Amino acid sequence: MSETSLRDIRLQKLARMRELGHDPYSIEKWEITDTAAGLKEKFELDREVSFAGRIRAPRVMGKAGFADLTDSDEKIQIYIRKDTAGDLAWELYNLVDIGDHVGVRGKLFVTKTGEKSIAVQEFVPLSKSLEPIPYGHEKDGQIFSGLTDQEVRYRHRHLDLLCVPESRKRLIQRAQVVSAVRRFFDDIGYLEVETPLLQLNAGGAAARTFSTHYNAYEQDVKLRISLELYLKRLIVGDLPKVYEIGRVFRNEGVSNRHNPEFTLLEFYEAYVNLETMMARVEDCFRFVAQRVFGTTELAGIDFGKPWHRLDLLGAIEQHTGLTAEDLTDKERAIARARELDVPAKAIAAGGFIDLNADRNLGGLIEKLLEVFIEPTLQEPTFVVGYPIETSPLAKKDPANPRMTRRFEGYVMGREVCNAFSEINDPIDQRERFEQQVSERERGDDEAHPMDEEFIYALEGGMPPTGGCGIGLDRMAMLLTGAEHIREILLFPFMKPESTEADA
RNA sequence: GGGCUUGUAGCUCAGCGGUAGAGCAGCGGCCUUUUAAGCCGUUGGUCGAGGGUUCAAAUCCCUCCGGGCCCA
Repeated sequence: MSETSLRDIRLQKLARMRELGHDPYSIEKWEITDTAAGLKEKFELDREVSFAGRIRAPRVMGKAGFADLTDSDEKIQIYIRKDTAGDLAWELYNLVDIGDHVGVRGKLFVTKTGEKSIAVQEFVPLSKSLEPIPYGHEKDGQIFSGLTDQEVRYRHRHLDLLCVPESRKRLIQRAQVVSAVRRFFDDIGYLEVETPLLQLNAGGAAARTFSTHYNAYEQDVKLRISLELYLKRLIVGDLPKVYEIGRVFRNEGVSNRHNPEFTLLEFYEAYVNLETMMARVEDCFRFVAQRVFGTTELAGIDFGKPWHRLDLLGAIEQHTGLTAEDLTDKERAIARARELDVPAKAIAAGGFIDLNADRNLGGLIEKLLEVFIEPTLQEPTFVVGYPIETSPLAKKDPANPRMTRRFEGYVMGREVCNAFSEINDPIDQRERFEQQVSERERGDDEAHPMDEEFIYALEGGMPPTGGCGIGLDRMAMLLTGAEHIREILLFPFMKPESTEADA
């Protein structure tokens, strides 16, 4: 049967319902005395109930029939007889399809086979589903067939939510993760704030931007790539504990861990150092795991325990032999890396390093981190001490001015957070930005732009401050075991489907 | 961006040079305690799009458009 005629048949049924004086789309409300789960839990024979849900698995036999009705998380069986519900209700029952919403009133009873059910006295269609919902067949709690096409699942998420229980559960958990994070920071005295998405000078991260245009001011504007700079301006304004959970936009490719817009948490706290930031991260993961999943042990990781601490340069020396001394100068670092057979070691570690690649010393150090260290960080671990070139907003390490007071957290080999002691010296910050601007002039379109407004704010005096960012999508992926970022985004960005116009 | 793979009925899939198939859904019939209801009958497809090879293309080749996995 073609798509149109399936739809046409349903339209005909809708027309018939209207003839009978029951336009489902005209109904505004239906009393719900119980949820499906509640009906089964607190089952009382012969109790009068009123319930609404979607029709699934209608089974008609002669002048009686069964169907399952599902509410948001459970199903309950209904039983309708022509003689007790009446001719009108019986005809309406025969006009509903899988996926229609209906309201019922009736009495609870148990069938011969022991199924708790509603004996329907009143049956009212509340909405018609014109397009079939691709429910699978369910037996013993297992779904057969159903919706498996991932493209359809992502493009038409309502079908995924209706037809793929694991996906439904995961997406709900993702929402609960965000909610729990918010609760965590509220509970420890942070203020949740909102800062602009539309910015003249998108900064705070190394990323390409999206551009748009503000007509009223004839002004080109960018979508933000981080929350950082505005939040620190609030710290200067003596709001000493602030956080924001917000969407940021990075103009980069799509992968199983990248979507062009994603949800970022950033939190800033005055008068605290990296140790406090680490404790916040540990506490946050522990709180969220416990609150959403009821356990601190997820995916084989115990978030109840403190995370490991690892010095970046020390770890590089351990894996490659390159000392902190070797890594003070790019030429020297490359020469020593050749002597120590670092490219061969990289291949042995399952990675690849091209010593001739165009990058600065900081880039080389981060490459060494990526190849030799990240894959080994299965247990939650903070890697501490990042090179200055790649950390233009982090305080210099007094013990090694080539490095910064910055850490990243890793779990199961993947980065989950990025934190530093924020630069509060406006002179230092200006120099860092100037360095970034020269990188940008050399063609690095991810380098940080100058931001005079931000520096002006720092000149107002910012207290020593710890700051941290956590990608909440990746956090949700980690906690739910999702392998693809699209599994925890309700509406991931999808390429437009081709149309006839393209041909 | 590169490699591999995939797109066939509303859904899940088979067919891989010779008249487009199955299960479920749908439609019609029987059936007043079924539950993947059952039994009988039956409708439904520009085989992702375009081009090519061939007597003949869902099937082989090319291009394009989606999706997935791996790599960058």
